[in-house]
Amino acid sequence: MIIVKKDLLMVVTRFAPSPTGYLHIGGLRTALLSYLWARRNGGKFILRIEDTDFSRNDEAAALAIVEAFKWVGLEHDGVIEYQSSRLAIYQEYAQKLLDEGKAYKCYMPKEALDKLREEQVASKERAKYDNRYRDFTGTPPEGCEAVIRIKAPLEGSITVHDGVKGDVVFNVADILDDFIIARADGTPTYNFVVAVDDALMGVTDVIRGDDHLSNTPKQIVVYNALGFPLPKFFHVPMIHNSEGKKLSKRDGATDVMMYKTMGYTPEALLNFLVRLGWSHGDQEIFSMAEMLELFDPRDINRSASVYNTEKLDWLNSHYLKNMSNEKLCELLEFHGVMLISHDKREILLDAVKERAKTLAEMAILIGEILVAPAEFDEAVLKKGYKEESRAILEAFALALQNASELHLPSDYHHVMESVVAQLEIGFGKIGQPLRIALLGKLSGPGLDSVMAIIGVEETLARINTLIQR
RNA sequence: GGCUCCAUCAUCUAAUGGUUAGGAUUUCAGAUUUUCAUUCUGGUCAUAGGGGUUCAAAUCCCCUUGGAGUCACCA
Repeated sequence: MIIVKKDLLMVVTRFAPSPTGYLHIGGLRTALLSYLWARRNGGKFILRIEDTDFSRNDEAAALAIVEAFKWVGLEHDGVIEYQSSRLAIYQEYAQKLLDEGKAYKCYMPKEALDKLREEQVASKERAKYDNRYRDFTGTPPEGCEAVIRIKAPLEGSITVHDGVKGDVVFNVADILDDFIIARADGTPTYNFVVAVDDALMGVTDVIRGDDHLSNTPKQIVVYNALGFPLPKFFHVPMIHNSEGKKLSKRDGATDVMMYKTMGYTPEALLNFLVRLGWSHGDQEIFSMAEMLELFDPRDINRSASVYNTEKLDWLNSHYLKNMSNEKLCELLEFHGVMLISHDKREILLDAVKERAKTLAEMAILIGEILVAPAEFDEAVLKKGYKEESRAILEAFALALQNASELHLPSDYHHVMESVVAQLEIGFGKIGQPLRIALLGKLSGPGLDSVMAIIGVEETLARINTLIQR
């Protein structure tokens, strides 16, 4: 007898978004978790676009999802599956259920259904279909397009064995009715196609948001009717906004690609997302390799977490700090900064990489160094450009002119030291006015670095501009 | 409203039924820095409430409260 350890079987996961415009940050999280689990097990990760509702179909949306996947580095296996191109398959299975008497045509007009629902709500009953065509054998009424309803169990309970939540029991009488699997126009509905596709595509582990937990019993009804084996379910808790509600478009940046324009790195974003609802001891920093080694959906928390970008910022600056200048240079191009041919690139990036939370911030900092200040703020001058400052700057300028071989920050630092010593003043006396001259503000990178980056001539020019103001 | 889920610092989270309830972010001090940032050191801050079970409960059970999700010919 051969004993196969379950974990060694092929794992197939999927991400199945409906194409509604862009990849949502919450979607990226479930996609990431599905991806990790598939890859960790050497399995497959499928991307399936749930576009059965033609009225809400959006061609560009699928492309947007692919673009976002590409940016963060998630790769799906095989072709992208579009449900809109699989209608014949759904029809076939609906027909199968019809033939086997597990589903039936219902000729109740939509208006009548709506009216029934209204009455039920008015009398505080649960709104549900009344099964009036469940055993209908007569002649169908004229001029009336039928929907197909599945015969759901009338009593008992359905238990979802969930890898995150545990066993969740639903009482059939509370939640089910003979729900529609194909609309009057013949197109199939969500709970039907999800079950059919997951089964047909061999999905073994369904990892998705827990807003789908209450759909699961319906999908189990479909699995059972079709005789498909059930996958494992992992319903991961929602991400909430600071008000504690489900994250929505109104909560600022929910489009994944927005994070690119804001200057976050994929590494930071994925690291941030994987730590929402999951952890591994005290570890905070996870490389993709570590995530792949450690992630297990069985370790996912049961409770929702609040989306808070403070930690994302911290993670992002961490990754920025530890990034090679070459890589930084490459990423900065997206933010309009071209440094490839800049001879002081290393000094510049070293000076700036520890001071920015995002690439966008870094781009601004670089601009402030490379471009002379256009004007000087009066408040800044008042604070840092005192009466004696002009003389000090003149002395420093002179020292610079007399110095030779100025290349490295340390070279400039020596000049500053000598001037400070000569005039018998503190570093601050020269630092503040010089910083204003070079950057137009009172804070910023080390002055020696700034000067080394822009060179002697530009330094002198900027000092002169301030003095001659 | 029905059904379902959830409940540890402000936030993300640790804690075989036995820990001074740990770490990280934020924040606050101090040190470093010509400035700002970084970095380093230190501090403040939590088991929702009430009952049980147990020698022992953040942990198991029940109730309360609070929050969330979902209830379509949307997905």
